[in-house]
Amino acid sequence: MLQEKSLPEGEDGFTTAQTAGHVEAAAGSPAMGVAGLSNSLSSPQSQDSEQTIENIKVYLHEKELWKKFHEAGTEMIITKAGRRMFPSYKVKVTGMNPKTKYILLIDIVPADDHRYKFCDNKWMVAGKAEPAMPGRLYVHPDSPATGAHWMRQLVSFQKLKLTNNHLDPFGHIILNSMHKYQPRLHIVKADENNAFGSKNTAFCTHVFSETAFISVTSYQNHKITQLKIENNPFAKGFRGSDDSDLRVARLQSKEYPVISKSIMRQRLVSSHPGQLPSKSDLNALHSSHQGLQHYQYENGAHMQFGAADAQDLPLNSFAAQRDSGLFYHCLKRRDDHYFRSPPPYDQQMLSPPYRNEVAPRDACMYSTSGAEIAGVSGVDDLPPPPPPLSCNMWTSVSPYTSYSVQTMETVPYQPFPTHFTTTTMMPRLPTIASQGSQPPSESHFSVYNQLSQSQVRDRVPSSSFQRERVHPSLCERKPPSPHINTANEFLYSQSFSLSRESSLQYHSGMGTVENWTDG
DNA sequence: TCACCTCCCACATTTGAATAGA
DNA sequence: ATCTATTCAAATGTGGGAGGTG
Repeated sequence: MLQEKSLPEGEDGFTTAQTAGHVEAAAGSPAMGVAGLSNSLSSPQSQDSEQTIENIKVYLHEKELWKKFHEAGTEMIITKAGRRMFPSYKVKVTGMNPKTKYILLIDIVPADDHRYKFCDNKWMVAGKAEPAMPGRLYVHPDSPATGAHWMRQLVSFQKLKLTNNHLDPFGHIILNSMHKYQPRLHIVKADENNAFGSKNTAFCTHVFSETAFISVTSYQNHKITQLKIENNPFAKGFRGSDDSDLRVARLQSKEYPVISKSIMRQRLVSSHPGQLPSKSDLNALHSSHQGLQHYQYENGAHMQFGAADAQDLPLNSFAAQRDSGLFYHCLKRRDDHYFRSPPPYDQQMLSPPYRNEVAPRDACMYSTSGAEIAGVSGVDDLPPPPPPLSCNMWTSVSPYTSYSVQTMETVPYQPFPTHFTTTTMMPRLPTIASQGSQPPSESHFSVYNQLSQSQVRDRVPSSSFQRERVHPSLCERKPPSPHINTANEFLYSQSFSLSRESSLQYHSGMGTVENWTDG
């Protein structure tokens, strides 16, 4: 159970991402047109219910904290073993049908095709991005659950972990360091009566621009470091032992980041060997710190999405273009035997080494790997899927439309435009053309449960664990709890997978597009 | 030389089992 | 016997920093 135990008082602490036609700018965010987010489609299902998926509202918890980070240029540590996000992604959901089942999941998509570097206290473009990692989804471990369940409490994705290990066996979301990413929340209607995967299946996507971040292996911006130390309970050990330095820092927090004692010690010892830092030293340190950055907010980002026909979707974002695994849901009936299936579910989930594990209810990951994903026809080597296979397009929503592909060396960090939401039905697509040559990934469609580090370490020789990359096949996956099994099986049975979106569609939405190749 | 990454560390919180008390 | 509160240790999550790598 990852949900928070208490609901927040009121909704003050939340940023709202609303469904079609109700998109609002986040309070405090620069004015912008979150344009084109509306989706006038109404699901046939929804006509039977007053609470349609379009009515779902999502509020970002700890909006103010996210904004603090966002304004400084959020960085998220990624490690080989996986690192949690902080602030963690928590939302309050309203407007669901209490009896309908929903699946909540998160993906993290590239924001642009840049690699960044932190130079002169600013994030600058440092070149072209690395090829996208295999797309993975973090499905909330409670999924699927009723609307009443989701609305009862905060929905927390705090156990989501980020890694830079391309062969990550834990199911963590794989990212490239020094790249910019945007998390997205998807809510999929999963009512059994709704025949998920049918043309009636509805879902919506919620994006909070303030949750965008740059992935790093160590913090670059001292202000971010201090915000983490200040706000993350686990980092309390890096706070000053008394309140004085924090208090001093807080007094100046508008202009100067908080300097922890450890940092102060480190800096002052080098400049004043043998001397204890004085208060004036501290103040001088604060005064001389130049960690603050001023980012330009881009207004007028233009969003268009949510068309009934996926082929009409204007894929006007870089993320939409390059997001290798996240734009199509290829849905099939369980008994579609010709489905280009991933390894059988029982092979994935019940390989001998971990059959005996009693899995806590934990998050599961879905690895999506581009063109070769179930039923998605790659342009080069894959035959078109048989007609009964329905490949549905994941709504191509993206907050990154304001990014043009730039090659200049001095592109400032640009926070995303404010959050937006889209809802749509999952349209059917006969085939999906894949763009570029995505290198084969570790699996067609892998279902992971997150394993703790120790769990894997226990099963993998420590030497290999510590010194070598652990191949997924060597790493046991514990069987999911019955509840997770249900979710997994549900998703799996419905071929809930994602794939590359069509470059043509992207091109149709953008005036100028660089060909994106992963090579 | 430099930017970036990996590993290990100390310190803190979180979690869950064991125990005590009502 | 059951429930609740408390205690404690293990697991887990942090950023820092030394050293490695390309």
